[in-house]
Amino acid sequence: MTQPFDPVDPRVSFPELERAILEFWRETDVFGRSLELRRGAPEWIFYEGPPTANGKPGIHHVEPRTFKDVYPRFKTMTGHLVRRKGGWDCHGLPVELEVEKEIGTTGKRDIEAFGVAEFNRLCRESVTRYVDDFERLTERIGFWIDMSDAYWTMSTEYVESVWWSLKRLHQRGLLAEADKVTAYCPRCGTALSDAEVAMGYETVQDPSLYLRFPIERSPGDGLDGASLLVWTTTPWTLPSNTGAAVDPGADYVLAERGGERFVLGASLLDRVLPGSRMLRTLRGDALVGIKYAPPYPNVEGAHTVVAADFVSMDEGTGVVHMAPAFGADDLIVGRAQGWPVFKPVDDAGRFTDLAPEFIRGLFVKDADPKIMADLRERDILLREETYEHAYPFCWRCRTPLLYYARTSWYVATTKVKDRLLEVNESVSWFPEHIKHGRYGNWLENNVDWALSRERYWGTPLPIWRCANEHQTPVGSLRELGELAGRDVADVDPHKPYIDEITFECPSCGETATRVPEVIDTWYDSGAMPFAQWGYHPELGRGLKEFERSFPADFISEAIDQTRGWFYTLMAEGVLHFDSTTYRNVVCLGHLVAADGRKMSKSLGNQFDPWEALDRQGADALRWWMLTSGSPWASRRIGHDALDEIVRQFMLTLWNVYAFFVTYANAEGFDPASDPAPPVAARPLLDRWAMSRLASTVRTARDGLEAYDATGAGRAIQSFVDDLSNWYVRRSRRRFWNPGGGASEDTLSAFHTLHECLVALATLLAPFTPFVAEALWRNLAAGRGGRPDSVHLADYPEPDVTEGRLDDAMAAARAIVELGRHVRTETKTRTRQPLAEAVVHYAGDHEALAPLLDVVADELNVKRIEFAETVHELGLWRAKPNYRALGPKLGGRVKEVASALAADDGTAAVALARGETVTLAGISISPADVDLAQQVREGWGIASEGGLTVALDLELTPELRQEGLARELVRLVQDARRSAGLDVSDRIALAVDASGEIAEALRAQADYVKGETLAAELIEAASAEGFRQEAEIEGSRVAVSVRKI
RNA sequence: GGGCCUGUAGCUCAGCUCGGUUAGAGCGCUUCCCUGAUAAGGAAGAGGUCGAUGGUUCAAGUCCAUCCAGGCCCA
Repeated sequence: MTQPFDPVDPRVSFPELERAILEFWRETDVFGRSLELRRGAPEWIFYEGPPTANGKPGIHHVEPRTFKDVYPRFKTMTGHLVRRKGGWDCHGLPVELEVEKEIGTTGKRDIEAFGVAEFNRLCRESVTRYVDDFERLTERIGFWIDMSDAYWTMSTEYVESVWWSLKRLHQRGLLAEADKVTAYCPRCGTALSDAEVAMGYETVQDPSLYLRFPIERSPGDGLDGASLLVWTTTPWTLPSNTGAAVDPGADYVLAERGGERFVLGASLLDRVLPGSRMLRTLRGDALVGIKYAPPYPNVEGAHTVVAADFVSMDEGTGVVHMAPAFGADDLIVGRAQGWPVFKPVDDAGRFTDLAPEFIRGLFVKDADPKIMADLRERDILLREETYEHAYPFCWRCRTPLLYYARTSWYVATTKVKDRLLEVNESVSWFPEHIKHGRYGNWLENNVDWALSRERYWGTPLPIWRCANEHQTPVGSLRELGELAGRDVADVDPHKPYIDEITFECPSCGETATRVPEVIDTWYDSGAMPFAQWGYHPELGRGLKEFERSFPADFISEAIDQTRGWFYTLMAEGVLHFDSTTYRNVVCLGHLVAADGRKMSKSLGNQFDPWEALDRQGADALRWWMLTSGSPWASRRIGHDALDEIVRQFMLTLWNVYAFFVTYANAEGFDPASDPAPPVAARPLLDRWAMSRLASTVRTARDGLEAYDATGAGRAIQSFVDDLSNWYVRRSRRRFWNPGGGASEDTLSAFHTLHECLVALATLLAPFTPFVAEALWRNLAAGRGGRPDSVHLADYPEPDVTEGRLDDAMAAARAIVELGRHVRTETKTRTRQPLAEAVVHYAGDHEALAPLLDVVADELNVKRIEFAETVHELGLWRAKPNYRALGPKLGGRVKEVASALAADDGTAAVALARGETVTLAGISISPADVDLAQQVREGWGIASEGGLTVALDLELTPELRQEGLARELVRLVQDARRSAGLDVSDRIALAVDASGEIAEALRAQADYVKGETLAAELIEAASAEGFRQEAEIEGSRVAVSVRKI
């Protein structure tokens, strides 16, 4: 007999299965065909946030890549064309650092000596190398994205597209140089953007110093000879102290302690200078103009007290040390005052010859102790403590950042801040709170984008400048060639080659050379909506592609990208196109190690994605990512959790599938040749399964539409559980027709299970694309004109649900639970048949009645009756139904509650009969109460939630024989399995038993033979076949089975 | 100091949108049961001041306020 389905091994290895599926996808280009299939369909736009290819991909890449896969797959299955162009972020410090590690350089001077051309060549090579790793992992986890057509931010087309955008910004006055204090990494030798700074905060202990600045001359009275009390946490900036700031509107005091007088903020006196005596108060503006003696003499004409609005009265002393070279506020105030910028520190963060001799050549942070010792010695230091705060470090090399006044190129994002906020309103954030929380706040505090980097491997800033400071922005190599008067189309638009091209300044004719900087690599990735197409209006390139695909419907990355890609995308969308760049953004939490700590090499708690892919497989990993915990929160990942998914979910599904295939093959069921009865004509259990399926489809669809893959996935999981542990469990025998010939009932069961499994394959396709494909290939592909891959199928549409049946089945299952409870309590094993169960159920009897056969079978009772004379079962209790009574009665609920509590059962029984009673002067109907029977020990009765189940525990001799026969059957089945027989093998059975068991065997011979597929049954010891012994009810029994 | 998130069983987490009086699941542990899906399934048990306090309400894990702890981000 040909088998309708390929046999399924219940001991599946998912990683192995997945590799076979990958092979199938590759060979038949299923991804390509899934796009082809939707050609002409409405497009749903997805943008790939390019990973930086500067190291091996880790588990933290798998998380967003899973979410970036599930929604596009779903949208494809609901009839959209979802193009997925891959991308790689190629430039930037991360790549440079990777190369620096290889060649052993430690700074810019080394790189210059090594040669920029060779250095950048190595950078390019490094990127290419790691992209290979990313491609392998991407394919293995089933993330469908077109990597053959990926955009590379270092490609000439991409760079030119970025240049086009920068040229426009420059022309519009939105890109310009400015002198500002920026965060600066002395090791990397470059300024960093706000976003980069934000990535590197660490909690550190810094010195907290209270200092004397002696007043030399004051405009007011009586302050001469006193000292300003000043606070700082950066001792190394003191040699550059140029002034002191106070809050002009705040109260200050002149205080005395130990014969010394100090000026400080009034509200800080007790904390900073305990035990002092307040001499008098004065307003801050009275201090303005005071001349003081600085800790280190440096410049002329400064060292004055000025008014400023940023002075805090919450910490410090209310008098703020100002060093314009090293603080943003300081520089602004200093400029207004005309103070010189005194900067005795070089680009590597070392003190220069301008600094006091004893610290020259030292790295600034290393100079702190020497400066403190010096201040102590000279009696300037009043008090020293340590101060714990967050301090920024370079996000790539962990060097502490310094705030430096220097010239950089800025994009004036503050000029479009209002528009950014407006555009953000149109974006749907998942989770929602990011929109006005973390991200919204970030936008509110927008500062200009520090764009330039004094580095090597990046998109060159396309501005040429002549000796007369004329700036010429250049938008393409063609334009550059025209300016230079030669063809430069083949020049690599990177350092150092691009810098070799000069031209005569169009304004003055002097030689214009490119400015030395490259740009922030985050600008590159933020430009991908247009640059991925090489978009360039001047060159007429990529116009259609861009217009077709902007803005995106969907992007997703982890939460760190609020300051990164989510921002740069939106900023560039507004700057260049006055539009949002994306409509929906799924913002994921971070993964942490199983121990709850951050993963790090040093802790050795990193989670290797390849290990999981080899052990549990991609589907398990994906399912964990999509359905475990909350994807918005940080989550712990570990192998235990993945093992559990394999056991609880994957194997459960697989068992149902294997069960179906085993019996379909055994019975020769073929969905094509055995017509399916209409659902409405099927047995109730089947209709229930179909109804559950329908509501699962509804929930899954709604969830995925709302970017809630987690809710959708959990609904599917719960359906799989119901299908396995109720539907199949209850339908098992229907699939097994030893008599031969498929009955209506069997046919219906096969069709129902087949339809559920096929629907599950499609439901699961976006989540666990491998196992879904495996099911589909065997159960559906090519049948009834269905496509050969589940990923070419449509997502299922919800069918009708039968709410009444759902409720009734829930009640039936609750009755079974109660019945089992009774059996456990009364130590009556389930194999022992009982005569009767009596059920009291307040709900829909008509709907429940037809399900009672199932319940009877599950509970192994002969009959189930509804209790009409309910009081026979035990003592009735009625409890208030607060949901019904509360709104009606308000505070009087309590009176009803106590009246019901005091009831001896009389009122409760009346209510149980459906009568209305009056208690505490209030009329109570059955709907106002929850009825339950009080369980009495040993009565074989259990009650919960308005349901009561009682079992008749009396055993007649017949029942006892049946019970023994079942014991015997179980023993034979066990022997069959131990003998390695197939489920459909017929046997010759010999039973060696005596007494009661022998009698039972005789009485139940047909039953035993039927259950065990025994063609012959002899009552004797047999030497033939497989023999197994056991004890039943205290007497020895031996069975022998032999295949015939 | 500010913003956001989280806090429910030993562990991992549902439930909170929309308040209803016996707060659930899985894992782990103990004891049983069932078994022709069997590396499954079921029942029972131990294990909860639902972070704390106050408020609103007939009723608060759920709503409000304050606080505490942890995390992330920002100053």
